[in-house]
Formats: sequence, structure tokens, C-alpha cells
Amino acid sequence: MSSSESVKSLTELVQQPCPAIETSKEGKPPEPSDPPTSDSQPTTPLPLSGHSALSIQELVAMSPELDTYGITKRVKEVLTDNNLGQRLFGETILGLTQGSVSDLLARPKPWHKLSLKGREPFVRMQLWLNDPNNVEKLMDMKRMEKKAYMKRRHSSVSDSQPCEPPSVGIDYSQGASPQPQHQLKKPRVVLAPEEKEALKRAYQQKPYPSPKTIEELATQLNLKTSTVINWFHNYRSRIRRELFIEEIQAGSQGQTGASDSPSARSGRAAPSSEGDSCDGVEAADAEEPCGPTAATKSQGGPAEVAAAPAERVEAARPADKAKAQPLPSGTPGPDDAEDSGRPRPPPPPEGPAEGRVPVPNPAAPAAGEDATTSAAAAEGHGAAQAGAAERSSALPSTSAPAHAPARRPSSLQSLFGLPEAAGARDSRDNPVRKKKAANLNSIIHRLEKAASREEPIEWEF
DNA sequence: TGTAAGTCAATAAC
DNA sequence: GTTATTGACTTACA
Repeated sequence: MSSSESVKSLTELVQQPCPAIETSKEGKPPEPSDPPTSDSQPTTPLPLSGHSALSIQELVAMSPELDTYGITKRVKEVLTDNNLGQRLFGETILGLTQGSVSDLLARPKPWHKLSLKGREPFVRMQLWLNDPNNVEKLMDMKRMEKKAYMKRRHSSVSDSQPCEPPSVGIDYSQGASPQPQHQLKKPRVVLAPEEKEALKRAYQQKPYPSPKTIEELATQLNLKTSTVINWFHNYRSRIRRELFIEEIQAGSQGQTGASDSPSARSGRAAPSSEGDSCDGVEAADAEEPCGPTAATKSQGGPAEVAAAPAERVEAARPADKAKAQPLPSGTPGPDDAEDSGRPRPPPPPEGPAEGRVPVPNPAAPAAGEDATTSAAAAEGHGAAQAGAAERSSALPSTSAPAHAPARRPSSLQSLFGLPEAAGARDSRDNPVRKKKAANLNSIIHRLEKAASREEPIEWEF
């Protein structure tokens, strides 16, 4: 019963995806003075047209599994084709800032990896895509914004009137108020390449450093501990995301048959990460599939060595590597023992393969022909992907959130208009995935074996 | 208390 | 001017 009703309101919703947003914009002059963004943020609920309309959260909860990759892809296309910017789209449709939109579009996480909140933007995007009129509306908005901007410029030029900045906010944040809030704002910390490199090395050795290690790192690099902590948080999470997109891409390639080569299209996602990402998140990881573990550690050594593969790229950059003295490869070493013994909660649920084992680089094996290494490398890769694959296949409907009630019927699907969802599903039967899953099993096996025998420190399960 | 997830916002890159 | 990157912050959770 309620279901049909909800579907009804959902349908309405689709018809007028974000009326309120628009109204809010149109109702008053398009003056972002009161960041519509931020106010739609906290209370998230999409300012839907009153009555029975479901809140975005409800929608999210009811939503069938969406193909985040497909959605973002389409959004990117639409935005590009219509020359719409991420900022406008983000602020008006998603209630997010440009940077977040960029990130979201470039590195969407798979649906099943998203929290309810994380799914929200995707549902919004889907709804937005569903109604072609929305593009028009957004374009109108763009025009209006432009008009308003011109107006402002005019009035401020011809009218050197005092009504200047007050409202429009946009670029004043910085320019207009030179040194108003007496440095309330902390200057943004920008890590030097050498510092990043050092941190990466430390990460390779210990993705989850102990407070002590962190402190040491901070001291050696002359950074605040909070900066180091933040760096590790960010790095881990970004690496995870790179993994996700790999998973997605692998999946889509496996099924759709490369025809569409998303990676190629989105241009940067894969390639950039693969190659250039020198700082790139996964470069660092990419390198040691089985990471720090097999390769690095076996050297007994110095991260210098370990850093090799991934860092290669980067190495070319900082000419003054010598200066990179900061993290004497051994840095984290000192309290290694201590750390290893630490009672740390088992990291990412995804298991060792993910948290610990950096993103594998398919090309890796080429380097060393060492059986172990290449095997490890291969495994690493498999592990990551297969891990992911397995994960998804392991969660048949689990992928749908626990709260996502027994999958809504097709009505909902049509609401969200997703052919992709189905596609995503079949990708699970995909032989490639099966293979990966099998591969993963064997990897896990081996790792466990290794774990029980030696390198207790490295292999944390 | 530590971690993950999600985001903001400054700023670098194009 | 737009997009990408990334350090910092907030929130939720175990």
C-alpha cells in the first residue's frame, strides 16, 4: 500500500525534481548570499514540494541499487554537452560545492559502498537526469546568474554604490575582505613533495601508524601531528576510492565489453591514477601489491628501495631528492615492534587486501621476475579487484542497504530509470568476476598461510 | 578513541 | 573561468 503511494509521490518528484531548489533560487534574486548550499546541507532533505513528497532520505532508502558510475558518466556528458559547470550543478542540484562534485563525478564509489548519506547525491543526480527539462532549467539558471552578475558589475561600476559585496558572496570571500577576520582562517598547509613522499613511504610501511609513529613522523617532517594524522586519513580513504573505481571499471569492462571504455572517456580516472598519480594516490599503492610486505620488507629495507616502483614517477620530479631526507626509510621503524603489537582493530572490513595492500599495479610484475614478487603482485591486483568483486558478489542483495527494504519493485526502478542497475547485476555472473573471486580465494589462502608462518607483523589479519 | 565516510574550501592546474 | 587536488573538519559508528 504505502509502496504504491510512495511511488506516486516519487513520480511527482521526478517530474519536478527540485522545485524547491529552483524556487529558492528564483524566489529571491540569485544571490548566494545565503548559501543555499549550506542550508540544504545540514537538513539535507531536498526541499521538495511540500506535502507528501518523500524526503530525499526516504528516497535514498527506497532507491534500488544505482549504477553510480553510469550516473556520473551521464551527468558529466550532460554537463559538458550543455556547457554547464560543476559549481552550478553542485550548488543547485546536489547541494554540494564544486570540489565535491568534481570528486564525485571523477571517482564515484560503487553503490554498495556508499552510506545513506553518500547515496544521496547519486539519487539526486538520477532524478535530475530523469527529466530532460532539468537541463533546461539549469541553463536558465545559468543565464540568470550571468545576468545578475552583469547587473552587479554594472551597478558597482557606474554606481560605485555601497551595496557592493554584501550579498553575492561568491568571490568576495577572499578579495573583498582583505584582512578582516584577523587570520581567523588558518593558512592552508601545503605539503612539499618531499614531505608527501616521506609520508607515502611511511604509509607503505605502515598504513596505520601508531600515535608514536605519527609523532615521530611529524617531528621529522616538521609538521603538526594533526597534519600527519589527517594525511593518513585522507590518503587511506583516497586510496580506497581508487580501488573502487578500478573495481567499477573492471566490472564495466568485463561486461559491456569495453565498447564504452569508460576510463578512456572520463579520461582521467584511470590513466591519471595509473601513471601520473605520482602523488597520486594509487601510485604509491599501486606499486606494491602485496605491498610493503613482500617486496618492501623483504629488502629489510629502506623504504628507499621500497619506494622504487611507484615513486619512480615522482622521483623524477623532485630533483632535490637528497633533500628528502626527512623520512629516513626507517622512520616508522623504531616503534615498529611496538606498533605491530598494538591492539589495533582490524582495519577496513574489506579485509587486509584492501586497507593494507595498496592498489595493485597491473604492470608491476614486469619489474621483478622474482617469483614471489610477481606472484604477489599478481595477487595483489587480483586481491584488490577480486576482493572488490567478491565483495559485491558476496552481497547479492546485501549490496542494497540493510535498510533498503526488500528491493522495490520495478516501479521504483522505472522511477529511477535505470537500466544500469540490471547491468550491474549481471556483471556479477560475469565469468571474469568469478575468476577474480576464485583468484581472491587462493590469494587469501596464501596470505593466511604466510601469516601463520611468518611476518606476523606485516600480515595483519 | 580511532577510523571511515562525506564534505568544505583553498588553491593549483588547465 | 572551470575543474582537479588535497588538507582539514564533521559526523557516525564500533
